[in-house]
Amino acid sequence: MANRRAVGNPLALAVLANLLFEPMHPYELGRRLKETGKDRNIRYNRGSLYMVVEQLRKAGFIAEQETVRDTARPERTVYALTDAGRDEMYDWMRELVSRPEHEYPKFGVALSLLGVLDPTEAVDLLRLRGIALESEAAGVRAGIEATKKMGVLWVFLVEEEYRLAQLDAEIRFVTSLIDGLGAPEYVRAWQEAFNEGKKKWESSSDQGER
Amino acid sequence: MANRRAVGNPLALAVLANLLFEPMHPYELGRRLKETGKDRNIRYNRGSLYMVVEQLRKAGFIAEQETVRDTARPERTVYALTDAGRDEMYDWMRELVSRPEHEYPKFGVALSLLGVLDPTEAVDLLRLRGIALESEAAGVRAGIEATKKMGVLWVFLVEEEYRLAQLDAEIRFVTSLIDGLGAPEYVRAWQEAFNEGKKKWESSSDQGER
DNA sequence: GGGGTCATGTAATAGGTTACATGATTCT
DNA sequence: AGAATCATGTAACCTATTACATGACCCC
Repeated sequence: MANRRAVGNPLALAVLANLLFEPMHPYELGRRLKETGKDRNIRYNRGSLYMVVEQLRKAGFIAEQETVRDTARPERTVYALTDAGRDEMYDWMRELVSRPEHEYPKFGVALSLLGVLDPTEAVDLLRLRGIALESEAAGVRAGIEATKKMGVLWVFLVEEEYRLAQLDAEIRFVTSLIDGLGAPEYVRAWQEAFNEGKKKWESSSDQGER
Repeated sequence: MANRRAVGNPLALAVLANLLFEPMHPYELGRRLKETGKDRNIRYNRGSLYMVVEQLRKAGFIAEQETVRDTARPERTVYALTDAGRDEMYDWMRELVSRPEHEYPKFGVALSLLGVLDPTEAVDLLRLRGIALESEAAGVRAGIEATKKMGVLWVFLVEEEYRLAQLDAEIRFVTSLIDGLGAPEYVRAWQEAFNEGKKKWESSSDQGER
């Protein structure tokens, strides 16, 4: 019941969306994804592309329309969206927009294991992250401005705005975490807990072989 | 050069961290992950667990310490962290904390293809998302409060605080996006663009064989 | 006209998830 | 005692990524 969708890779959704208005061959699809910068939000590589195209075909969401052989390039197969494909793509979009899905960001992993690091070191590391985040955010901001100047409708930038909102939130979070970890009562508590754990381990490993 | 780390699955990091103070068998590792709620931040399932344990062993980060056969349960192999394993785990943690990594959240995918949806429908869908986000946020908040009451150190909740910060940011973003999409000049612009695309497609598909 | 690099695709490999298997324990 | 559930692991299956292959074009 986890994944009742026949093809689950987001790349497939992009394929369906791009075939909405005109049939295309896979390479062209890939080219457009990169050109329009969608590969910043959708993990893209050619291998996966051919894979999802094949999966979509098997599922009946796209159909081989013709095979062009203009003796220059290798033979290219052009695919067109089927009715089922259009339905699937709308359904999928609706779900993605309306239902938040649980995700597993890497930083969440780090935070959930943060206890293993000495708090003073953690603070240093977090400062580094803060700097990196700032510079990323600046980059995104600049990109948005540049694109806007080219007269692109803001809806086509909405994903960058989202990214920026997330970055800003994370920057604030990191800043406040740095403060929290610096508090001397925490540092002391951590050191005690750590030594506690260590002692336990040492005494218990005495009686095991190794 | 993408993944010079021998074992890349975050679950492996959790395994290393849990073996820091005492050797354990895989099932016990899994039990603790679930018990301490780490499976909210680290994708967990037993199959993957046995997989990463094996990978870690091959990589020399953990070593088989003994095989217990207390005729009750199936034979269990107990693993211990090696020195290389401890080094790897600290190095990995440091990287995760200090270096933001590019991620591909599902909502970003949706946003980058948002243009295919009629803006009035998009607004409805976003309202639904907003509601869902609020209720999730409320849940996380409640969880944090409950755990705090049990006297748990706040560092062990820091990942939930992070999640909350993200949720709040997304809520604000969605709210403002709803406003933006409702603007009548955008709705008009979208309808024109859409009809444009449709016309082009129809006329071009006339001369292709179906 | 030979060395790069586009354009295009296939195949080999590795990674992860689901499904299956099996004995013990506990519940009614 | 039979049913449900816990404890534990293996194996089969999918998915995704990397590596390889090949012909045209382009540039001095």
